Amino acid sequence: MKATINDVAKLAGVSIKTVSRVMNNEPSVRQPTREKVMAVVEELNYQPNLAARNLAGTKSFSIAFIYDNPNAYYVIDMQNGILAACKKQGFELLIHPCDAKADNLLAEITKMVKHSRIAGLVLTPPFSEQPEFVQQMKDLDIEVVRIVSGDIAPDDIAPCIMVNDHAAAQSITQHLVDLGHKKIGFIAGEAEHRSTVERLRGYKQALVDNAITLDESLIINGEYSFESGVKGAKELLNGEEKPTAIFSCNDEIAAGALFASRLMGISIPEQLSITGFENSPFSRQTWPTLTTADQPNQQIAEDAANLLIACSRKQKNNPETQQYTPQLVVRDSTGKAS
Amino acid sequence: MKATINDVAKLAGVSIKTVSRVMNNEPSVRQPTREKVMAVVEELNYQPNLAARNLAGTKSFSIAFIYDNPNAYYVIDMQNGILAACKKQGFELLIHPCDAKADNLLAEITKMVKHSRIAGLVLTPPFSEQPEFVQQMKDLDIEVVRIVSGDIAPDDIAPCIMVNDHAAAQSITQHLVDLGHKKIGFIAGEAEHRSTVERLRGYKQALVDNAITLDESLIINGEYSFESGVKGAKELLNGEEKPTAIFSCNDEIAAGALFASRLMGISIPEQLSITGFENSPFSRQTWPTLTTADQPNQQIAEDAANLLIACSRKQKNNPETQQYTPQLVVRDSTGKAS
DNA sequence: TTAACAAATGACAGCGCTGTCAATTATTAA
DNA sequence: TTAATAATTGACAGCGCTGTCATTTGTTAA
Repeated sequence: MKATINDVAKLAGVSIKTVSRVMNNEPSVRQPTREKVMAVVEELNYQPNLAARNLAGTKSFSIAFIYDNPNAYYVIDMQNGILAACKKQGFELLIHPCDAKADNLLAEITKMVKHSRIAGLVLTPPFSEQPEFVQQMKDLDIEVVRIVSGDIAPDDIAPCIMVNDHAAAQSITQHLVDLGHKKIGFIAGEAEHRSTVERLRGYKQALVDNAITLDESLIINGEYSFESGVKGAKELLNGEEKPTAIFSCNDEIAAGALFASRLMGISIPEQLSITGFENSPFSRQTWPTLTTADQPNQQIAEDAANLLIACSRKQKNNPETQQYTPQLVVRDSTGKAS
Repeated sequence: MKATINDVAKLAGVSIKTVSRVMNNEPSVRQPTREKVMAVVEELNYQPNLAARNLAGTKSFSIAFIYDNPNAYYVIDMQNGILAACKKQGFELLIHPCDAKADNLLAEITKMVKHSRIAGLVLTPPFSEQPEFVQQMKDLDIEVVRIVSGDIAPDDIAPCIMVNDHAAAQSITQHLVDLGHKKIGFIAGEAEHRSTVERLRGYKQALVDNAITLDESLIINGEYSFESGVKGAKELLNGEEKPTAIFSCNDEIAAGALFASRLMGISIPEQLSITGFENSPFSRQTWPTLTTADQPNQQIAEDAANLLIACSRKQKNNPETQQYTPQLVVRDSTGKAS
């Protein structure tokens, strides 16, 4: 049932050390030898014992995912993506929910790292957007891969997977403009989130592209929540310059805006168009369903984890940063300007 | 920084084996010796190395959590609870998302178990409600703790943490009756979920208790989703016997019902009361906020994990099954009958 | 062809802990 | 008090793998 390195070595007629070398992709193994070993590995369906590896070696075969995010859908998607990568690469995943604002955060992470010999960390916002934190992790000799919003890496401390919120926001806005909308409200997420900044930037860019004058009164400061969407939409719809469309910084805000509109007897999309962002299950649970931008979180997470594992193996020293641009998904919440 | 069992042994003036015994709570250690060792353990902040334990021993120090549930909030709560227990007990948690209907499910789990030496499994619905699956796990010699809906254990194959949906549903319904409601609609979740059955049973019980005749036309078959809530509420509100209150089987259904009502120009709670179930963040994101039953998922999960760990250590052979009764949380979606 | 070097492989110890079993100490009964 | 028994404790091997370093094999240049 459970083949050990010894079984493989015997069957392949080499020493266990050579098998070990093959399993770790070390360079100094002749090609025929490598193939011979791999054949036996496959035949026996051999998988190195993680506990033994961790105990004997200096390298680590675990990565961790720390999170502090109220958006459960986001967390689950990320986690499933990372898990998929780990499974394929024979890594273990440590899950660590924590409070990003706790002042013993660093001590806590440090302890975890020392205790479990973590090779690396997949960082999502807000952790990924704190340069000091990232630097501290590097100082602890932990590989880090960040998932951040933007189209250029903020620095080269650690590799980034970038989500081009700017371009996505631009194409959502363009979609609204194409439908004839000129007065487009914007309900922002938390201002300290880079995603908020980037999405706003994309929105503004689209207006400029179409020679539409920016009306600052149509931009509402908010946060990434349903309630904020309700509030923001009410504010916009009761304002002087009533918009014919609302760009919401995420699906929850959009759901809130949708709700507020219904409440005010405004029919969607006939009288008002509303867009979301993220394409969470949320966006399919509203009625009408939300036009949004599809952010493939699971895929992004899997990529990040793969990159992290590659870095920890020193297979990539200058990893090319990757970039995702969420794609427009047109559903029922947007229509021609009235 | 990292104390080993050797350091502890030397400082305590005993053999490493004795330290090992203390760390594993083995019985044959004299009390003074145990105390002496524990003192050093605390002083050095010693924590046994998991990899070494797994490698050397026959026992396992890992449990797993498998899930297949679209409700991300639920999954995250469960996971955080289990994680908390693991942390305290020095266990590792393996996370395994999977498809409950996949026909290679058993093979997949079996492989995981063989590969990672799992001591036990925390099972949530739908897994926890499939007796054959539970039995198969026991046959593989894996401890199992189930989280199930009900007030009596379905069998004694494996211990259960019970969630008394029946009593909670009864008290929600009683709350509505107390407000003067007599025509109370019921929007059910999937019929194959035990929670649905139990909640319906509690609803019916409350009606009987208050001598209110059950009107079958007020009971709508649905599923645990927002859309189902919208649909169910419309059906009820367009029906012959228009209810003055709606009991929804969970918060998402309730949110849907709320939405439908607004859509139909029915104001909540003035003209119609609506209740949810679970007290998920969802129930605070609606407007008005939902009266619901607080199901402390995180706590339940932590208990389940603790029980599992105790069982795997054979500290409990006949563990007393535990029970939770979700408590009524009154918010703004319920009011006096009109 | 051979010395001089580089590349490939293997022998062996040991990571930190637990299982086995033997040695020691405490306890009881006679 | 002493033998017999039970309760504690310790010595030691070894879990499955990797790091170190010695050995073997292949390659190059003279």
